[in-house]
Order: sequence, then C-alpha cells, then structure tokens
Amino acid sequence: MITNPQEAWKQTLEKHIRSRGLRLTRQRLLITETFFRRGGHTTVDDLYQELLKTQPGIGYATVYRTLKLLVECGIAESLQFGEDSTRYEPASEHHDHLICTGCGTIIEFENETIENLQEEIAKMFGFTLTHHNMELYGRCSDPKCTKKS
Amino acid sequence: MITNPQEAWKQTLEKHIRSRGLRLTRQRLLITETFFRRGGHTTVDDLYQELLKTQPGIGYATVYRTLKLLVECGIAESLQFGEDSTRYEPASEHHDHLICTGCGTIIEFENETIENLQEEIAKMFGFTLTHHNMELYGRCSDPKCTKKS
DNA sequence: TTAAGTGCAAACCTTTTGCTGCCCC
DNA sequence: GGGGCAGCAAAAGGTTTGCACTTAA
Repeated sequence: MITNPQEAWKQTLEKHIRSRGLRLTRQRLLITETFFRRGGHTTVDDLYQELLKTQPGIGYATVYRTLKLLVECGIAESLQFGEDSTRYEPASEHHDHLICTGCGTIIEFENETIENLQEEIAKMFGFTLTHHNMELYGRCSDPKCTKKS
Repeated sequence: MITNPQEAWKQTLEKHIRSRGLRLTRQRLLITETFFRRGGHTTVDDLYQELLKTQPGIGYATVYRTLKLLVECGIAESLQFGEDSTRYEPASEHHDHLICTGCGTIIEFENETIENLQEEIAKMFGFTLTHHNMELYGRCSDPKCTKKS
C-alpha cells in the first residue's frame, strides 16, 4: 500500500506521540501542517507569522517546542546557515545547500562523490562520521545578483 | 625578504588601521597577540578569560569589536559550528573541519577534489561561488568517544 | 587637541523555561 | 479526572550599542 506523501508525516508524528504518552493537540497538528505546506528552509518566525493568520493566540514557545518535537520524530531537520536564526526543513533524502548571497535563493543538491570522499577523509583520521553540513555560498545567475555591489 | 610569520599579522593590522584612520591601541595589540598565540577555533569567551589574566579590566565588548576588526582585515575568520557561540581562527589557507562530537577535537583538512566538485556543482546551477562551509561530525578513535553513550 | 576607543551597563535577539489554567486521552 | 500542553512572561545566552571618560596620534 502506498502512503499518501502529504499524510506520511501525520502517521510518523502520531506514532511517535503515542509511543511516548504525549498528546496530539490541535496546535501540534496545525503547526506541523503549516510547516509541511510551506516546505523547505523555514524560519521559526516565518512559521509563527503564518500561523498567526489562522490561530491568532498561538505562542512562540509552542512553535519552538513543536519544531523540536518534529526533529525528534525525524520528520524535520534543523539547519544553521551563516545568518543568525535557525531554519527548519522537512526531513528527506540527505542533501546539501547552495545559497545565493544576493537574493537568498536556496538550492538543494546531492553529490555522491563528495559523500564518499568525506567518508574517506574521516576514515583517514580514524573518525566514524555521523553527519555533516556543507553550504556553498555564491551569486546566482540573476542579473541583480551577478552585478557588483 | 621573508616576513616573520609571527609578526605578519601585525603588519596587516597596522596597515589596515592606518588606512582607515583607526588607532593601534594597547588593547587591540594585546587581544590580537593573544588570539594568535592561542591558535585555532577560539571562542570569544575563551579569549576573554585568558585576557583577564593579564588585563583584568578588559571588556567583553572590546574583545568582540577587535575580533570583528580582525575579520575585516582578513587576518581572522569566524566559524559557526553546530553549537551556540561563534569561534574564530587565524586566517590561513582554506580548509574544512572534522569535529568529534564526543571530545570536541577539531581537525582541519583540505581536499582539492571536493573543492573542484563544489565549483562544478555551482557552475551547473549558474552560480559563482564566493565561499563555503563544510563540517564533518563524528566520533574520533579515542575509546571514550567510540563507546556508545 | 580631538576623534577614536575602552569599559560598563543596558539593549537586543533568538531560544528556553516556569507557571497557571486548559484540554486530550 | 489527571497529567501533559498552551500561552504568557520572564529568564537565559550570545552579541551589539549608547554613553562618558580615556588615550593614541
């Protein structure tokens, strides 16, 4: 049976919540739904602002706590780019990021050769890798970004 | 003429300072000296604590302001690992970091093949790269770090 | 002399935590 | 009904800023 991808997170979330004696609240559903609807690289504040539209009373802390929960479930991942605040994205196949410092565009990519080289490097130093970050910063081909500042 | 590497930063710093009408103060010299003596991956607090020993009255803000100055001069670089606070290292040939999440050991490495692949990827998306971050996280070969927690 | 720099404290920002009343199970 | 949760506000870090005094040039 093929799971509806838009609902897949709901099953994982519910399973995780049940197994821990936690509760599936209105807010948790709403936040998670909104998070997945928005898609990648969301700031907590982005998400909070959008949530305010449908749920005026919602608290900043609840958004933080729910995102932390999603990360624990393994259905979201936190990202730390050069800037100040943490971003979150739906968990998926591993990938890295290519970021335009002009317009903020974020492109996801994967490269198996690099991954293999990383493993090789780790082995060379006697490390066992658990995870990694790689962000490439540059200017995209948009004229506004290409021109010198 | 070969420049004494230990003094190289002093020349760059002075040049930058003169060219901008800034001033080479006792504190700036002391902070920069201490920063270079300590070497890589220093936290502002690390540096501040060490400075307190020789300069009890020094202010946190001064350390921050001086490090920012060193980054502007191009003789220091700021690093953002997974943790909370920014680290600084003396600028040098580009390298990436391999970090043990057990004991905090930080290893620097460079890999030209990866760098080339990164350029290739950027080109594929029409980007011109300016810089990048890559951090590999894992467990080093120390038994304390290898064992499961 | 005089403008930049220092030290201090207060402000800022992002994220976390304590608490009280609320609601899912 | 009871314990986990939401909302709020206050706290907690890390970093920046405003201000009056000091100091390099």
